[in-house]
Amino acid sequence: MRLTTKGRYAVTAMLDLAIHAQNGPVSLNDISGRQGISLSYLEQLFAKLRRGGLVASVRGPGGGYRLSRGSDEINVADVVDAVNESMDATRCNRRGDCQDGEECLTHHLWLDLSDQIHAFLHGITLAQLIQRKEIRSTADRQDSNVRNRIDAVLSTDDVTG
Amino acid sequence: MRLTTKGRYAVTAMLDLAIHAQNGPVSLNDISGRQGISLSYLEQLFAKLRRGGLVASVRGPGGGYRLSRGSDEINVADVVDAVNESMDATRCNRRGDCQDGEECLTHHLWLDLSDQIHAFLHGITLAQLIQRKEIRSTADRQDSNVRNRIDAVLSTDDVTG
DNA sequence: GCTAAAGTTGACTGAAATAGTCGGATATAC
DNA sequence: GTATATCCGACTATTTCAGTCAACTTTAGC
Repeated sequence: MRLTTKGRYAVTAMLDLAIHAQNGPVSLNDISGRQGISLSYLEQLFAKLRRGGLVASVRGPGGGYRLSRGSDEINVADVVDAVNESMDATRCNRRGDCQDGEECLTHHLWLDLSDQIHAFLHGITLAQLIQRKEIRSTADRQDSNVRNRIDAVLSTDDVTG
Repeated sequence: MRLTTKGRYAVTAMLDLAIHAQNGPVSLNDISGRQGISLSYLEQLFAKLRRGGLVASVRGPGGGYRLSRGSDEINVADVVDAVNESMDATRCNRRGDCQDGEECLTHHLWLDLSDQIHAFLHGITLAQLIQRKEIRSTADRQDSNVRNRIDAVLSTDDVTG
């Protein structure tokens, strides 16, 4: 079992997408700026999210990604699964052949833990997360940070080239 | 967050210890034979379990390890912690400085997940695991496997050297 | 039709952790 | 004193993570 930056970034990015969905597709560049995730790494993650059927892409200028279903139909377990982070706690992927083809002594313990975690993550949708006030305020903070950075750049008499 | 062979082996070995505790100290060699874990690796794990105060050692012939408390006073979270596998799901170790010193968008989600996992593992003691019939039967199978291997060796007119 | 913005893909890499191995030192029951 | 055990530190192959880089395709807007 493994939950690393990969799975956390994927959920964070999907949540950002869900929050900013109202004005058309969201570019990875925007997500990168708001969430502090490198663009190249986001590309990798969204390739998997797209293959997993969670997002749809719009190419070309003004393009980006959209959720392929409503935010109330996508749960956290879906997202973590899509980027190949197995939340399964068993060694044998639930098969029960953990020790010489038979169950190891702790097989059932990890099975129960896996069910516990899965039930938890499966029960939380992106829509529910958006409703939480800590998350709303974090998102507001991130949006205004980005606006400030843009203002700062614009006020420095930016010269291209 | 990470649950790998290290943490699983530690719990398995501790459970083996608890099951075979009635006849004095249990040697790592015995655990290795029953659970299919390499002796050298077990030595590493038990060094940590001893530093964590979960087991006490008896050196010399006939020695081995004992639980340092009753099996009803050791829970699974204790064991996993002792071998340094953090079951914390946040990136920031609960500090809330996951993104530029502030909370990332998903901080509270991972906090909740961590609490969930910890409560689960903390609520299960070794004594409770021993009571489970799947675990008892697995242990019985392992014991008789070892007896069979010993019988096989003895019947081959073993010559030392 | 050109250009720039965006996604798409694959190869590559440094750092860290895992899952061990190996060799020897120390303690102790017999 | 010897065999059995724990102790301890150094070493290593493999894998994964986290991220970079370069090249390519699609398409909106001028």
